[in-house]
Amino acid sequence: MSKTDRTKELILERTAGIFNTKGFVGTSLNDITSVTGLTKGSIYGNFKNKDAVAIEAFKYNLQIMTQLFVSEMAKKETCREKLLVYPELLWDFPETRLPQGGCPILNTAIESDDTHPELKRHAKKALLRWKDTFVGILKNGMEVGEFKPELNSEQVAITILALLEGGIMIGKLTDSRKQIQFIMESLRDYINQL
Amino acid sequence: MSKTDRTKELILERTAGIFNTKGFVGTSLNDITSVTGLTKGSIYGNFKNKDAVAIEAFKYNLQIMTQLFVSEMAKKETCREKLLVYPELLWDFPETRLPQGGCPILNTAIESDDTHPELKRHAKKALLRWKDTFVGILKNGMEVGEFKPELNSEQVAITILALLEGGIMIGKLTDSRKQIQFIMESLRDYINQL
Amino acid sequence: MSKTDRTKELILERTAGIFNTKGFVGTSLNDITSVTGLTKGSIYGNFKNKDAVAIEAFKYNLQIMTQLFVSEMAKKETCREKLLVYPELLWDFPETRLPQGGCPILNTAIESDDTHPELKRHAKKALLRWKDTFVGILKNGMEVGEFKPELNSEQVAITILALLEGGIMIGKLTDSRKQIQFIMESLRDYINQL
Amino acid sequence: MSKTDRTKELILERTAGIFNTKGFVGTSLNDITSVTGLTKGSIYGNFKNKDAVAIEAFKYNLQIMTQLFVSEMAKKETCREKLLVYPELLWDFPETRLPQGGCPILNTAIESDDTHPELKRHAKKALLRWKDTFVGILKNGMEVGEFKPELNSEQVAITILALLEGGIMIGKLTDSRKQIQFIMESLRDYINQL
DNA sequence: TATGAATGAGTCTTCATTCAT
DNA sequence: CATGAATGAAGACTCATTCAT
Repeated sequence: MSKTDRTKELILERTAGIFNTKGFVGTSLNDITSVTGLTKGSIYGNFKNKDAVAIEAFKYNLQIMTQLFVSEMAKKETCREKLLVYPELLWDFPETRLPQGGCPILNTAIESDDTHPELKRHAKKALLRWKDTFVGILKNGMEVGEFKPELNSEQVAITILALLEGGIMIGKLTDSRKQIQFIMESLRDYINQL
Repeated sequence: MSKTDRTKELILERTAGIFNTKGFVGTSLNDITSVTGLTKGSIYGNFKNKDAVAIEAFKYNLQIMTQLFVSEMAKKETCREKLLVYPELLWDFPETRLPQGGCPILNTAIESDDTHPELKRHAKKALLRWKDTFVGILKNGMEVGEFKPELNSEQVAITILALLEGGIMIGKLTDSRKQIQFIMESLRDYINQL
Repeated sequence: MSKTDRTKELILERTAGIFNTKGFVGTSLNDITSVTGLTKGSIYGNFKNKDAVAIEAFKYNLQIMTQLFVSEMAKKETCREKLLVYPELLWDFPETRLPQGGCPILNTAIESDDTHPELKRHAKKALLRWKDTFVGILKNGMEVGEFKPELNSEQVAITILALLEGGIMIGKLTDSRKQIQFIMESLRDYINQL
Repeated sequence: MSKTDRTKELILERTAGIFNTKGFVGTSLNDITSVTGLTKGSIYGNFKNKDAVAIEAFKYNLQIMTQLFVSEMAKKETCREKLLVYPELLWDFPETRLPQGGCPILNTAIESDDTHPELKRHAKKALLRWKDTFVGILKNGMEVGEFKPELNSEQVAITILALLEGGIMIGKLTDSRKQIQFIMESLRDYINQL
């Protein structure tokens, strides 16, 4: 890993949580320098501008989240079990090892929606890719007879996502385990009757 | 209506959508003055500070949304029909007559979560009140035999909310009717089997 | 006393201490309205502008101080005793019944010196009048044989003033009784050897 | 001297007189930028905030004054002569090479007294240190038999200070050499009879 | 006379970005 | 590649003052 790469990595490592917590507008260059110990010039030496840092930070956060899910799913054998990983993991939210600040897709979606097209594009792409993961699992499960054959996999996938994201939002807002656990219970039931 | 009241109303009317779109940090006093035609001094003559405007703007947006739902529910007779109003209304999102920027609870929740405790408090209160509305309808429906008697009304209520909010987020992010309609279809099914 | 007069009186009564404490620049119209319970319009109905309030407030403070000294001196018979009233009264500074904020001449002198010619003029006039009071007492004392006949009354008067004002400044700055009492002791000795 | 140091020095050099003349509240950032030719951002790059500039400016002014006195005292041999330097130097006030605006301790004391505790602390410390200088000279003079052995050096020191500060205030307020010269004459006499 | 709403210039401070070194 | 000093626009907020009512 070159020096540049290491510096970039350091910056992302340290700032990803801030962006995911305070948002793009709420995170300042001073936040970035003070948490990295670098100077502004150095940040601009490694990234074109704040936008570029934010986008890479989003990807960084996304990867943390994705890795968590992928590695947990890998431990499961059946398709249904793979899906059940999600309500299982979020059961303990916010202790779940999500990136600091929660789901980066949700956060980025809400903030950048009407204000930052480029970030929005990345969030959208990530969401659709996540959806496709679910679609893949569902189709696979249908093929092997795990799930009902008449399922609309697109619909089921996006519904699961809505419950996950809605659940995370409600969990953070209410600071209550009970609420997100109710939702995760519903999600479990939903998955089990597929 | 006094002059103060009219000016306050004007300010909220004109800025509520901006706060709900750009967020608290993203909305500047210049945004507020330029959209109202007033001076900064005048804004501060009517509100203690930007926080106060934001909070009132949140309430303003909330009321628009609440009124929409309440008035539509009032047209329905049965409890199930009242619940079905929600997937119905959001079917046409973003054409639905929600406040500009989408659901203020969702937006405020995500932004103010880790940054603005007072706004968060308001969003949380609004969400829980909304949940209680659902709980009321559900309990009523159980009493009159419309819904299965063994329902956990708290769980069902919060699950409906998660689907709604998750759906709105996904709808906005993907700019796709198809996605939110899938979710609303799932919500309809969910309500119909209660 | 007319209504105008009563309102003016109220304004001065309530704001004199603020001007004498925070200074002219440091005292805002909001300070004035909030302490009087009146509106800005009302202040401007009774005074041409902030300058006019400040000048009248200065006079108000000056009168409080003058009255204190005059009434105490009136109780004394000899000229020396009249002069000794000053170190006596300031012995207990800041408990002395000076206006809130200390000596208005000193405060106004320092602040308005290079910035507010009109206020400066008033402070200067007040100081010179005070000096003349001392000169009068000294001359009188010399005539009746209380004081040494060769005294330069102008010099003695201004020296007493310097010790008084210097003492007040040091007393306030150090928050120490000891310091001002040392100075007042020196002043007493000075007066006693005249 | 680093660039930062030079810029800081420039800022202080140019603004010290303004702070000492217009006071802390009366000196604006625009004053500072226009007299230095720098931008606001640059000021804040070199100082944490306006308070920090004011405090450093106070120290700057203090040092000018201290240096003047110290260097003049160094030219004298006896303790009495050292003390006599003060009425001598102030004899020509305001031509005396005091900082622009007069004595920073006096000015800061009066303004910050009830409004700016940190500045007050600095002024108090400076005054007490000055007093200690006098105490040192006095004790030394008593030891070598220059002054009467029964002197209360603390009292004499603070009395000299009161005459100096009172004199400066009166000199500035009356714009009259005569007044301060009377006071300095009294101070000379006072020192000569010690 | 008094109100209260409005103004516009001002306050201090932070912003993202640049560039010579 | 990194620094550190600088910029200028923008940030939220307060100022003294005015004026229709």
